[in-house]
Amino acid sequence: MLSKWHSGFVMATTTRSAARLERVTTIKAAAACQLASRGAASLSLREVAREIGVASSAIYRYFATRDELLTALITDAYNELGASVETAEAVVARSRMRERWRVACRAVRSWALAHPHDYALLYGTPVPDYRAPTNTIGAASRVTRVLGRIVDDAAAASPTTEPAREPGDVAGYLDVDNVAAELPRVAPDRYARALLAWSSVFGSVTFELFGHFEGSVTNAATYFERVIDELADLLGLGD
Amino acid sequence: MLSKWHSGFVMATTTRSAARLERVTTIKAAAACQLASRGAASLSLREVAREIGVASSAIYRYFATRDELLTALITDAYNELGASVETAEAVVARSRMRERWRVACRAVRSWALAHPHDYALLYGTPVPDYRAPTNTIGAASRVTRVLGRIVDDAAAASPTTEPAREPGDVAGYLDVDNVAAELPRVAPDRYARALLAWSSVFGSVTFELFGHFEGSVTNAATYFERVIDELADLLGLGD
DNA sequence: CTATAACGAGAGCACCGCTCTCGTTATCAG
DNA sequence: CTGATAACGAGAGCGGTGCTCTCGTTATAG
Repeated sequence: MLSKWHSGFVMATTTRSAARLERVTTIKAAAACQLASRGAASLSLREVAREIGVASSAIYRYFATRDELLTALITDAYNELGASVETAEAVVARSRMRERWRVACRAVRSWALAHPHDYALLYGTPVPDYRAPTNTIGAASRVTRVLGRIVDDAAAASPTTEPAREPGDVAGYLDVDNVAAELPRVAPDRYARALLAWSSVFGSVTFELFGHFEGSVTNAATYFERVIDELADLLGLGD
Repeated sequence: MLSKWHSGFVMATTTRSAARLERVTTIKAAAACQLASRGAASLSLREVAREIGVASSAIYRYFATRDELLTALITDAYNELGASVETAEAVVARSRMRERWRVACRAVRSWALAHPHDYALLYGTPVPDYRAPTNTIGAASRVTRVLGRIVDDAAAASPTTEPAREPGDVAGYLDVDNVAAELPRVAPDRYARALLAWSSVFGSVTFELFGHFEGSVTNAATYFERVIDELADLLGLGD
């Protein structure tokens, strides 16, 4: 019985803490099922409780509030998306920058199409007023890190000499330390382009998923290919 | 008393229909106030009724359901945003393409910052599962039309000869008839770029508003200037 | 072995969207 | 002018929600 409640994190040694962990995962699984089928707005603690056969008040032994459960689901979803993008990109030869970019972007879109409600939870309207309690940002940056690595590797492989138009004082509007940590070999005057490409990928996916391409884009998959190639050009990826 | 209930739309001739229109606007005003202050998720019909001093059931004489009220607010918000962008862009000399683009994009961002909950309602997670009942799309396209006009005017002013990279069969993934109606003087192989620029603007605003630039962008206004100039380059606007 | 704390169940509170009934009142046709 | 009709507002009510509190029970730890 080495369960150290006071020091670090919890070890599932005793029967009770083991049961607790199992309960938590059971609750999250039922909640994730509801989330996937009917969206975050209609996720009901009472129905989760009903589904797993406990009183609704019992849920509050594990999640203090509905939003706390939702936050846990958010973290899980970020990790799922991140893992999906990571594994997709990992199989491409490291030197083929444009293909790595394509594959990673496709993985984002594919995951979004496969889990639209989860994607909406991550990149749609924030749940209460504000979230991201430091717990989330680690998981959230996984997919960003993959895209960043590609851009950074590309910069190392073929350093472009001509500066980007109108660089301005990058430190005036970007967190250069933070960005430089992810893109150490990218010239600072290209940071903005990398951020633009990143947000444009998610902007396209969001527009597709939320119906804003209605009446203009008829084949979203092909259009997306066009978009990510355009962005690859902007980023100066090879091929 | 020319009130034609059966033919076209309603004229406020009788005292009753006039009162009805006033009631509708009163309800919408109270609902819009709640929406602006606490967001669409916590808009309550009962509180709207309480606020304007009627029974909650009376609201249902004017809006069959909560989502119907929300849809009305969506349409109003689209029109507000559209009008805001239109008036902002109208004051710029027609020949200054890049400045027109800048001003229009800034108007989008400014409106979003001033009405974050309304913006979230328009470009965040869709309310139920799907909306846009043909009523909305007209209002929604007002801002798109402004941006489209700029791109189209620019294409007419300085027709670029070199084709965009890898145009492919545009008709294979875009509604060319629809897009050509908005961009008649733009070469079809540049449609995708226009769409990309459009969605990137909203992608950037959405990321800023929803907190996804946390840790990378420190001055969103300056960064946005950088983004819209980058997109202006992509679109081949002058200056 | 005993005190403590985690636990589940259940009742309950205040709210929600929405429905239904019922008396009132404006409207319109004859 | 009169009477049928339909819009209207109020109120009660239904089933649902998130969340709180109490109260036995049971596993844990000293």
